[in-house]
Amino acid sequence: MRILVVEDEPLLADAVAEWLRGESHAVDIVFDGAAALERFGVNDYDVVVLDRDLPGVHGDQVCRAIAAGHGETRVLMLTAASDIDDRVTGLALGADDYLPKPFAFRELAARVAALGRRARPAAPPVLERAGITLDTHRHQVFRDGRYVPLSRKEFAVLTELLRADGAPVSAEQLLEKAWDEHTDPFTQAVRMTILKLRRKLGDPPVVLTDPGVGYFLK
Amino acid sequence: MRILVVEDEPLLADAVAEWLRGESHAVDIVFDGAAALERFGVNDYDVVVLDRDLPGVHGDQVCRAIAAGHGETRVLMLTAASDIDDRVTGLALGADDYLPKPFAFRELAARVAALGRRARPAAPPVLERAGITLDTHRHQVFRDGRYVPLSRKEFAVLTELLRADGAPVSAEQLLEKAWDEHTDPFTQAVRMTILKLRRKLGDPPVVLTDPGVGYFLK
DNA sequence: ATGGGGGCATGAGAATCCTGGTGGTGGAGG
DNA sequence: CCTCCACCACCAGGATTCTCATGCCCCCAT
Repeated sequence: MRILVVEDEPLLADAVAEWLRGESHAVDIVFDGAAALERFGVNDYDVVVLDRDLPGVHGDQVCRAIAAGHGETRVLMLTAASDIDDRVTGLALGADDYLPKPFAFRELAARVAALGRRARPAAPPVLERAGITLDTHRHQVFRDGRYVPLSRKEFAVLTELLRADGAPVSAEQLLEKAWDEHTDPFTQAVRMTILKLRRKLGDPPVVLTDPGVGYFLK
Repeated sequence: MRILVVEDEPLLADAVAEWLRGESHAVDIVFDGAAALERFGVNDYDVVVLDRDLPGVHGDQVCRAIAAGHGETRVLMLTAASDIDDRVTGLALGADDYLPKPFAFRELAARVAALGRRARPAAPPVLERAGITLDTHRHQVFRDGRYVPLSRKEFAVLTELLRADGAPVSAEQLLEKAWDEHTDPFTQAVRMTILKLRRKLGDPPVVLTDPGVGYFLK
């Protein structure tokens, strides 16, 4: 899941991002509202963790902008404990949830996960194509009935390819889905992962290359 | 199983929580309705033990909120004996069970267990998989017919693994279900408990790990 | 046909992450 | 006082992930 953290306190922002990454989400950080708005022109986020008290553009404004322009994106608003009665205000602005500081990271992660579930309701648990069966629930992959052990990234990439349903997926898209923004755009990580996937999935090849475009299945 | 106790009398709340912890449940306590409502944004509880007579937000309101927003969560309502005719009212509000004070802790525990089973449809009182037999009633575990004494946490973790039915369960998920909210998110408690479980359950290993994903059975 | 050049595959490490395990501490309870 | 449980600090081995370097293949302009 792709998440944007908007928080002006760098230490807190980092801690939150780290925790969410531990939940295998792709997390970007910005430190003020203007930068946040800029991000929305660039990327699609599933969830935004938004500090209400931001320098410059206020969190409320950011929230309104998201609610207006990005129907898919869910907002979790963070606020100082003193604002606790602003709960109604926050929700009225279009926030989907509201979390008073101080909070436990576990709480935050749990709420983010809940929002993500809301944003993306019905993803089929079992994907299938070209002799590949992928069970998202059990984290298992079979090739022609034979179990194929995959690492985390391999699994994530294969899932994206399956979701694309045969359409080519560019390395950039894969980077966006399964890695976070801080990864070097010229990284070879995708290639490596594809390579290993091909090896593990065996013959005949199912992961094909559309040169200059991307990777696709069967 | 994760349980929230909502009870304004601290001594009673503590006693109930302790009793339930003895049954290997993870228990959080709050003393009023507002705090209870806040908790629901944070964790999903399997069961809520809810005093009807609360200061501030009344137990009925809490109950209604739970029924509206948390379909998975079951409510056991506690009430003064004089209210005994309110049984119908209570159930109409969305409570799943109703227990008049004073009550025996054993009875409360039994009803909570029953509700927990109901929350998981088709979860029988005896779970079984890969040579492991776990009796949720008697708190007993057998490996290939041989009795295995487990501590509370070990029992709780094994129960969650069995309920996952072979799907991997992450350490974070286990923390959510088997530990209460005062737990350090970076704790190694889960790993340690898994380690001990494996030792006690003996060979061949049944608790396996899916690296980077979680633990699973068989 | 031929000599680049871009895009891609591949191999060999290096850095990092994950995990199982040891030893030890503190607290609850007998 | 002793035992058991829950937990933390820490370590080492192994897997994973990623970079660097190299080589292949196809296309195309010469």
